[in-house]
Formats: sequence, C-alpha cells, structure tokens
Amino acid sequence: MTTKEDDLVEDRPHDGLPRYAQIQKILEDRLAAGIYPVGSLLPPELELAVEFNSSRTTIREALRYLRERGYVERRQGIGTRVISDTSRATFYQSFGSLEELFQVAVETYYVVMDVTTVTLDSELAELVGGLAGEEWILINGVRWTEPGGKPICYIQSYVPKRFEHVVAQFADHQGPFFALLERYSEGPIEEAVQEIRALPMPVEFTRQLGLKPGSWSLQLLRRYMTQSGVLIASFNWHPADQMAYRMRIHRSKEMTGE
Amino acid sequence: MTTKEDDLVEDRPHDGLPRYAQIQKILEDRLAAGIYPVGSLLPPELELAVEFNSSRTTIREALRYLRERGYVERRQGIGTRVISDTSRATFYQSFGSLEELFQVAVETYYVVMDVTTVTLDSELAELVGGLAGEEWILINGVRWTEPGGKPICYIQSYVPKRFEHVVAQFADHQGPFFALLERYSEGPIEEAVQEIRALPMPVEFTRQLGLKPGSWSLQLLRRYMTQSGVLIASFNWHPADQMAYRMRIHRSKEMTGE
DNA sequence: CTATGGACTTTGTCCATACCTTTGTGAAAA
DNA sequence: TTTTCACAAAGGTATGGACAAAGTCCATAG
Repeated sequence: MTTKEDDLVEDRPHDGLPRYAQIQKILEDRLAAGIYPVGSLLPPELELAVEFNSSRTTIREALRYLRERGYVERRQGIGTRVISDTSRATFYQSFGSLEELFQVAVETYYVVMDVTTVTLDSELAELVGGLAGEEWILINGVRWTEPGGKPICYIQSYVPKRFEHVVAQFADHQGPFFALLERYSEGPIEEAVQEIRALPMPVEFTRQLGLKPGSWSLQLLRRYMTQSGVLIASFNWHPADQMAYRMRIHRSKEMTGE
Repeated sequence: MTTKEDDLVEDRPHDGLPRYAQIQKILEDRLAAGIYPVGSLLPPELELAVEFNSSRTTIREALRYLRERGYVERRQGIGTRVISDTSRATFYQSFGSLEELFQVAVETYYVVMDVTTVTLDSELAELVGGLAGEEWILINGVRWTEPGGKPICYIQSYVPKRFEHVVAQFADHQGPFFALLERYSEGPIEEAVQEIRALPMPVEFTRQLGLKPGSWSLQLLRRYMTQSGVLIASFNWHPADQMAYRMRIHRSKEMTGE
C-alpha cells in the first residue's frame, strides 16, 4: 500500500477500474464537492500527474471524460476550466469554423441554412460589434427534428461582408440544405429565446481565412472578432466562461405548443 | 516531401491539420467510398500505423473520432467494425438517472412510457442479471419525433420490484406521457434493432436514492445495478466505451418506411 | 460431441519522453 | 503610450514501448 494506493482507495471502492477512470471519478467527486468551483481552473496536467502518481497520458484520459461530459473545458495555453458542477448542461453546440458549421448543415441535415445580406441598425451593430449602416452577411440556420420534420430552433449568425467569399466558397458545393430550405422556408418561426454556445477556434479560423496565424491574446481575439468579425454568430462575451461567446437562439413555438 | 507526405496529401488538401485528423479524414473518405463496407472490419491498428507511417497512438486518436461520430465500433479482441457508412449517425441518448429519464419523458415529450410488472424467464434473467421467476418492473418507453408525431424507437427498461416505490414516485406526477401512451399504444411497433448509449451518473443517482454519495467503481455499479437495479435499461457492458452501458433499442419501421 | 485449455490476434491501458502551439505576462523598444 | 518581443506556462500532438484483457481459433482430452 503506497501513498498512491491510499489516494485512490481511500474510503471508497475504486478497485478493478482502470487508473484513468478512478482519477476521473475522484475529480468528479471534487467537482461535486465544490473543491474545484465553477469558473476556476483545475490544476495543470503535470501537477495532477504528480498528485496521482500517474503519467500525463492517464491524466489526460481522465480529463477527456470530464470534458466529454461537459464538466470542464480545456484550452491550450490556459488550462482546464470548470464550466459545470453537475450535468445540468445548457444546450451546447460548438462550431469551430464556418466550414464546420456548413459541414453540420450538409452532413446531418439537421441544420438548414440561408444566406442573405442585411444592413446593421444601431442595435444590431451594438450586438455584433459592427457599425450601423454597414452591410453584413446574415446566415439563417434552422435545426430540424429530422430531414422531413419540424423546425426546433432558429439560429442567426452574422459575418462581415468582407468575408462573403468565404461563405460563398462553402455555400457553393452545398446543395441539399438549400433544397430543404426551399421546402420549409415559408411560415414564420415564433421566438422563445434560448442560448447556445459557440467556441471560437482562432487558429483554424485564421488558417481557413488565409490570415497569418499568430499569437492570440483574449483581448486581441475579442478585438479582432468585433472589428473584423471572423467569428460567426458571436455576440456577447460570456463572463462566466472565458472562452465562450453567446449566440441568440430562437426556439420554435411548435416545440411546446401544437 | 517524404513518402508519408505523399500518403497524406495525395489528391486532397488536408494540410495544416494534425496528423490524426488527416488520417481520420482519409478513413472517413474510405468509408464513404465503400472501401470499408458496413459490417466489415477495419485493418488493425498496427497495420494502419504501418500504412500511414505513424505510431499506434496517432492511429488510435484518429479512430477515436470515427467512433465518437458513430462510424465504427471497437471491441477488444475483435477489431474495429464499421457500423455506419456516412451520416447515418447512431442515435445517442444519455440518461444520467431515473429522474433525468423521466424528465425527458415529461418535458420534451420525446419518450412516452408505461410501467408494468413481468416475471423473468431464464433468458431475460440472464439479460438483466436477475433470477428466473423473479418479478421485475418493466418500463416501456417510446421516443417520438414530437408530441403529435411518429414513434422513432422503443425502449425496454427493467428494474427490480423492490424499487417500485422509486418508479412510482416519478410516475406519479407525470401524466402527459401516459396520456400519450394511451393514444399511441395500439398497433405494434415493428423492430429494427439499434443501440443507444446510457451514461451512468453515480453521484446524482445515489443522491436521488438517498444513499451515501460516493464513487462507484464500474464493477460495483454493475453489480449494484443488476442486483439492486438502481439503473434502468442498462444491460450490457460496452467495452468500447468504459463509461457507457448499452441499451437495447428497437427502432420503429415507420421511421424509414412510410 | 462437448469442453477445456492454450496460442494467437486485437484493442485497452499505461508509461516516459519530446516537441509544437497557444496564451498570458512583462520587459524592452518605438 | 503603444507596439513588439522574449519567456514561461499549459495543453496539443506524436513517438515507441510494454503489458493486460478480451475475443477467436484450434488441438486435444474427456
């Protein structure tokens, strides 16, 4: 019985489980106990590796599960941040890039999209971080229960006009979702606000846009986002989660009404 | 430009992506192209590692994504089996606890349920880990596209009789889904077996049952589950995903047919 | 004919290590 | 004051090896 064993066995029976699962459970317990409060950072991997007398690989495996369950969020250069103490997950949806967003649209048929141009009014400009009077691209997305089903939620995403070629580039080879849009575009979708999370992926995005990849501070990211709008549908800074931006989501009344 | 580079770039611009992502995309392409047909086994990890001139770790990372997307299923001692060629994603549903399951039933109207009592025959006893002749509670659940929609899948869940009060407790304040069940219970639901994932959430569950909250090893959890039945609808250990249990799901023909 | 026990294959787990990329910070330069 | 740069911290990617566990297959014993 080494110190490590004491750590793992302790007052609870973790026997028989692989190491990473034991560690995952311990961390999970700590989350539930409030030892790692929401918003705080977990100890870095190396530190945990020392504590649990395991390799970084094992720690990462444990943290992977915590992330997949929505407990924590990990960010290169920052750390592992607690985003939820229990499983009461908000409706999470991560789009890393325009490409990914379109990918979802095309592959799953769960999101149907339309692209138009709008002129920002003052309120909208404030919201998206643009200038009133500017022309932006508005991407309307609708999530469907199934290919022939009913709309569940409605997503609005804004992109500066200067990135039109990017939108067009991906919109070109789509096809299917436009057809779907055509079929179901009539009839207004009533609103009931919900929130959805979109995680920015600056690196992929810069690469995708052909910009020079470089270092991004959060400040820089925010400024770049509001000034140049590389991120889609990123409206408000979410203070509780340093890495997330809020999107406005409108849920169809048909979901609850009918 | 080494040989490896030729392998990866080929006719497709996968540059800039990490190695495992490139490999994942290539494998994904092969799945779409039918090179690895549904039901067949992918080459073993070591073989792929040689082919892509990478380490087994990298290959596993690529395969992990394929598994998470529902393309393949992995089993120790067998291999990596193709279970879906393109976007025909597996239907995943996580239920953390009885409460959560009922919550889904009541709030979303996606699951409609009925509770009866059955006597285990030998086969069933083997399946749920009980004794033949024992009386268990059978929960029949149906997932709907929407409140007035069509049934998608049919779920059977078994709980030992001794936990009847737990079931009753939640079944009491339901209402709507029983009404729905009544409306749609006639007419048999034809079967097309599908699998669904149920993640156990031991902490919430113990709390819910008034037991001492603590960590649960998977073995203990499984034993407790089969002997005491705290978890519903958890039948088989899913080796590919250490934290998941399989449920047996029967998909209605109406989904694909009609 | 059954079943029992190995040999073999394949994935699961775990380790130690190395280097890269991103991010934050602060000092230095403009 | 603002920008630029260097550095440290932390997670991301990748290698290579080792052993464990699970399943398949087959020869052999009963």
